Order: sequence, then C-alpha cells, then structure tokens
Amino acid sequence: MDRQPVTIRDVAREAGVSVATVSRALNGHANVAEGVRRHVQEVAQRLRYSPHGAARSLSSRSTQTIGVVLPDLHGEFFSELIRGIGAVARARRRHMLLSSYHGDREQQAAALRAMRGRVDGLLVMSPFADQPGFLEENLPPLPTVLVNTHQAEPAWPAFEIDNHAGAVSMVEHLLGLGHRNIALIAGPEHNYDARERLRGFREAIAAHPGAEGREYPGDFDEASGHRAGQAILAAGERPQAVFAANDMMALGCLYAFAQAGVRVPQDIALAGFDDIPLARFVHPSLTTMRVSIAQLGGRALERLLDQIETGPDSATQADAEIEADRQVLAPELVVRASCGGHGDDASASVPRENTQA
Amino acid sequence: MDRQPVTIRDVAREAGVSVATVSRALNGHANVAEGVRRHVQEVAQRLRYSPHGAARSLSSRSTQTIGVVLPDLHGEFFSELIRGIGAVARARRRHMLLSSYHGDREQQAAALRAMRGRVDGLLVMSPFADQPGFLEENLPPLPTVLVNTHQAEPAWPAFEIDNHAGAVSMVEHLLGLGHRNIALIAGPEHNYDARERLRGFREAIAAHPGAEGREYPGDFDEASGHRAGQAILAAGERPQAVFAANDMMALGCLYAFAQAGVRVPQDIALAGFDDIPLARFVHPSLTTMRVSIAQLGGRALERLLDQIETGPDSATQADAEIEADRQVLAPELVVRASCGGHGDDASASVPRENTQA
DNA sequence: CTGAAAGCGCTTACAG
DNA sequence: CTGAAAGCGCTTACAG
Repeated sequence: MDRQPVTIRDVAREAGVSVATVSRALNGHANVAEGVRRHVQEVAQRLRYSPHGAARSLSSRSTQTIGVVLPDLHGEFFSELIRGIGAVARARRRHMLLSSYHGDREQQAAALRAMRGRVDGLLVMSPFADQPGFLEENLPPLPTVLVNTHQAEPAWPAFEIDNHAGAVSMVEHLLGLGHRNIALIAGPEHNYDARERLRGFREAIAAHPGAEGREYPGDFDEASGHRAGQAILAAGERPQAVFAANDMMALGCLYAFAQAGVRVPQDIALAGFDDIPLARFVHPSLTTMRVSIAQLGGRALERLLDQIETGPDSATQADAEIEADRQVLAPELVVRASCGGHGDDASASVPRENTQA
Repeated sequence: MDRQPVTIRDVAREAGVSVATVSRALNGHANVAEGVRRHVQEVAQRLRYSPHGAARSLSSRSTQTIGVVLPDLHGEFFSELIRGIGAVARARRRHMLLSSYHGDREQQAAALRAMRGRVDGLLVMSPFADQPGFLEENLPPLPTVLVNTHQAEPAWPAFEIDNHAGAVSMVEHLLGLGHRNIALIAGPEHNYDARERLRGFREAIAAHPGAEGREYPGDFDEASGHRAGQAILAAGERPQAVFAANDMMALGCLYAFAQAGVRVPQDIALAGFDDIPLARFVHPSLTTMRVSIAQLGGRALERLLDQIETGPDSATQADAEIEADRQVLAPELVVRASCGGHGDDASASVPRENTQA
C-alpha cells in the first residue's frame, strides 16, 4: 500500500513549471496566472500530491498544530478537556499534538521539550508548575497557555476553574437551606483544586456567624469518601450537612450512610463538586457544583490561538497584565435531591447523548 | 517569554565542535569520544537546546508520531479509544497527532492527506471506507491500521469489535434463561456496528428451533429506545425478553417500561450492548455485552507500530494474509439484574476510578 | 573519532 | 507572473 511519495518536484516536472510556481499555485498566492493555477491543481490532484508536513513546517515556520501536554489521559476530566480543545481546534483548523507521558517531573519536562519545532503553541496542565524554574527551564520558546495549573509566580496566561468561589457558593447554599453545622470531606493536600475548595469552605464558614465547620480528610476517591462518611457518623454530634470536595467522595459517603441506615436528605444533607455524569443517577440525585471542563479547554485554546495570530507581544507585557491574564471560570450550582429543599430527583430520566460511533 | 530559539549550530559553536558531532553526541551514536559527548551534553543543557522537530523529521524521515483520524471526539467511545491508544503510545514513546474534522467525506479526506510528512503511521476510523476508492485516494503513503471500520474490499489491517458474535452470545444467554420470544431493538441501518448486531441476532434466533424474534427500529439513542419500548408493549403478544442493540436504547426502553408499570426483570427481561458506565447504576442494573474500546485502540496501535518497525513488507502481502489481518475482539457478556436469573444488582456500589486531576 | 557537504521537501525574498 | 537560488535545522553517508 505504500506508494512512492510524490513531491512538489514531481508536480512541477509534470506540470512543466518551477517548484516555486507549484508552491504558489497550491497555496493560493495571488501572483499566479489563473490558467497556470488550474493546470497545477489538476496535475497535483491527478498525482495525488499532498505536501510534506515537516518540510512545509520547517520552511514556513508554522505547523498549524498546537501541542497539548497533560499529566494523564485517564478519566473524565481529560476526555472533556480534549473534547473542548478539539472542538475549537476544528473550528480554527488546527491539529492537536497530544503528548503522552507518565506523570513524573522528568517525563513531563521531556514531553515539553519535544514539542519544539512541532507545534505553534502549547496548552499545558502541569502539576510541577509551582516548582520554581520548572516551566522556565523546560518550556520551548513558544506561546503557552496554562490550564488548571498553579504557578508559583504568574508568568504565563492561565485558565482555571474557580474552585474557591465554587466552594463558597456551595457552603452558602447549604447555609441558606438552614444547615448550620457542616462537615467537609477535603481532597488531597497536595492537590491545588482541593486546597482551593478547602480555602473556600473555611472562608465561607468563617464569614457566617453561627455556622460551624468540621473537616475530614479524603483523597478524591470513593473509598476515602466512604471512610469519611463512617467517621462522620461515628463522631459525637452529627452535622446537618456534608460537603464532599468532589462527587466521587460524595458517592462513597452516600454509600456509607446507606449502609448505616442514615437517610439522605431526611437525616443529613450531602453535596459534592464536579457534577460527574453519575451525580444525577444516584439515589438521591446529588446536589453539586458543575464545572465545565470542555469550556475550560476551549477557552484556553482560543486565547492561545489569538496570541499566536497576533504575534509575540507578550515579551513586553507588564506584570499587571500578566496577572490580569489569569482567567477563572465559575462553577455553577446544580441543585438536586441530596440536600432537601426544592431539588428534584432526576434519576428516572436518562441522558440524551448518543455514545455510539 | 519567547526566547531566541537555539539551534544545533549554536551548540556546535559553543562546544567547539561540528554540528555533525553534536548530532551524533546527542543522539547516542557510538562513534563519539566519551569526553566530547559529555561536553556537548553539558553545553546543550546549559543552552537549553532541544532539537527542532520538523527539521529532525525531515532529515531523518521519522517523526516518532502516529496520526489518529477519528470522525468525532465526542462521547465515551472516542475518549476510551484515545485513552487506549495513549497508553500504548506512552509505553512505546510515540506522540499522537489528533486530527479534528467535522465528519463529512471531504473533511476526512483533507484530514487524512494533511497527515503526510507529519506522522510515521496512521490509525483511522472512517465511515467512508466502504465507498470504493475513498481510502486509496486519500490515505498518504504510510502504514495504516483501521479501527472499527468497514472496508468494501479488505486492503488494510483492521481491528474491530466482533458485534456479530456479541449479539449471538446475548441471544444465547437469553435463550438459556428460558426466554423463547425475543424482541430486538435495532440500531440505525447505515451503521456497521448496528448491522452486525442485527445479523447476529437473526442468525442466533434462526439457529434455535422454537425461538422467535421480532425487530423494532431504533437509532442508538435513548429516545428511540423509549419509543421502541412503548411499541413493544402496544403490540399483541408480549415478548419474554428485549435485546436492545445498545445500552442507551435499553435505558430508554427501561424508562418506557417503568412508566407503564411493567417490571424488569419480573415481567420482562431486558438486555443491552456496550456496557456503558451507567449500565450498572440503573435499576435494575443492566445485563449487557462489554466492549473494551480502550483495548481495541491499544491493540490497533501495537499492530501499527510493529508494522512501522519491521518496515514495509505489506507491499508483498498476499490477499489471504490481508484477510487474516482483520482482528476481531470479542465482547464479554456481563450478567446483571435486568434479565433475572443469577445476575446481581451492583447499583449499591460505586465505581473506583478517581476522576480528578 | 571527526568534519565538510549533501540532502530531506518545502517557502520566499530577489530579480527579471 | 515566473524561475533560480537560498535557506529552514537537522541527519547521514563519505572521507579522512
């Protein structure tokens, strides 16, 4: 099946013109006689010529590709992110080069460096960005936008979920429902999202006289939510509401409550964070904060492409502008049945998406 | 942030050697004095040099990248496929170039052609592969493996789900449970997966004297499953079991049954196909065929990389070998509660994955 | 073990 | 409007 590759020289010879003319004709430059252009196009089509990407990139200094470097490809967060990036990439006619690396520091460094000469710009999510010098030393000289990444010193434009605001919203929602005594199941300490949600929880509790918060450790998976649920029941005074820092832990906690015969929301309210697809299908359906990961990815890419197209003005960007360049997307409160009040249980319905090819 | 790119010439000048030596030293060729190699490496590191991908690809005729061309990035099928491909890509140190196109014929043709000179091989899923000449005309001269793609004339190695065998297994399972009269909710006629599942259903029914099958139309989404469920109940003689050609339709059907007060599995058995994550969380949990999309993608990439590494022997491949090169992955029966018998309802448990970054 | 040179397949000033 | 030539940044025979 591997035909002999046909190059621009073959087309030029066959069409009886120079390679320069072929290049201009095929790339839609104005300065080509219309008849010549048509002839060249016809020959190119007949020969099934398509230009060699690397050669074109090397001489034109443009790849029409953006690099995406993520710590992992597992889980809904990453598939949503890629979907959002992909939609914008398609609309703006760019390819995406996906790097796959295993998640440690040296491997991400290698992945970043390997992007040089392959892409016009970079979208990166890096757990190492808060280590001084990591990005400076490993990012190729390319426009870069960070996604859900915590920088020690803000130096690159960044898009992230406003986890702090989301946690504040949720606590206020629970307080508004009359719950004064709220337990938080926290996420892992090393996780930036988790820390921001914790910070929001604490601030919101502190801001409301009479509100009381207790904290239980967790690490974002279901098992830790289950343990936390048991710990909450075992503790002396039972809280009126439990706020799990993500939905997976909320589900684990829900299971622990079900095992103990504690009813949600009648005996205790329960809320999560993320709005994973399962959140609306559990019993009771879960009140949570919806986070649009696809939108996050899409907007980050828009920003990156704008920067690529307007050229490198970032070199002269003042510190204040860089700071202002950190865009934050607010999560949205989704009220369902697990906190009582007016939430409805949507679990009798099923989602609309067609998951089939 | 956009530093001045440093090239191999800068490293050579700074290290006091030729660019050839820099290239050899950095690429681990044997014929470099150990002291020189160390010195070059030290200089390269100090200058933060990384090679220009396009330049390297152009001269070495290798990109260490595989192209992935899919009709869409939406839905679980594609995220699973990408995850499976990504895992193997990581293990075998390849990048993946993801093309994003909108799904019509011309756009896929363009996406395919744009891959030339950018990748060492191609993984493609194409709804147009059964149109004569489509692949021949648009595939660049590169090793290619097809995924879940129906070819008019088998000409490329292909990996696909054995939908036919899966449907047969399911019908046999239902028959084994004592259900003689089985309704199928079919998928869209233009869809290859759907046609294969239909074919399997018909053959399995025909192979069992006494078994009776009826068919209802559907198009793989929940709404059509809901309509089919209503039609099944409205028809004269009620079947003992319903086999939906995918889980989404099974869920829609389940909902129709619930609305009509028809109990599953007591009044009627219900089965799906795909084993989407929701399948184990509905009530009753859904018996279905599990299809490992990630594995499909991973194995296809393994096959492609083997071909790339061994070189182009495919030109001399006999027709019989090509035919034998169509690998089929058997789906696995997952027995849950919706068909009665010994299936257990797993809905009290929650999945283990941590979906957080 | 090392360097000078050719070449990978394009694009793009520069002349005409 | 067109062509000859330089150049993009590497790798790799070829000599030595």
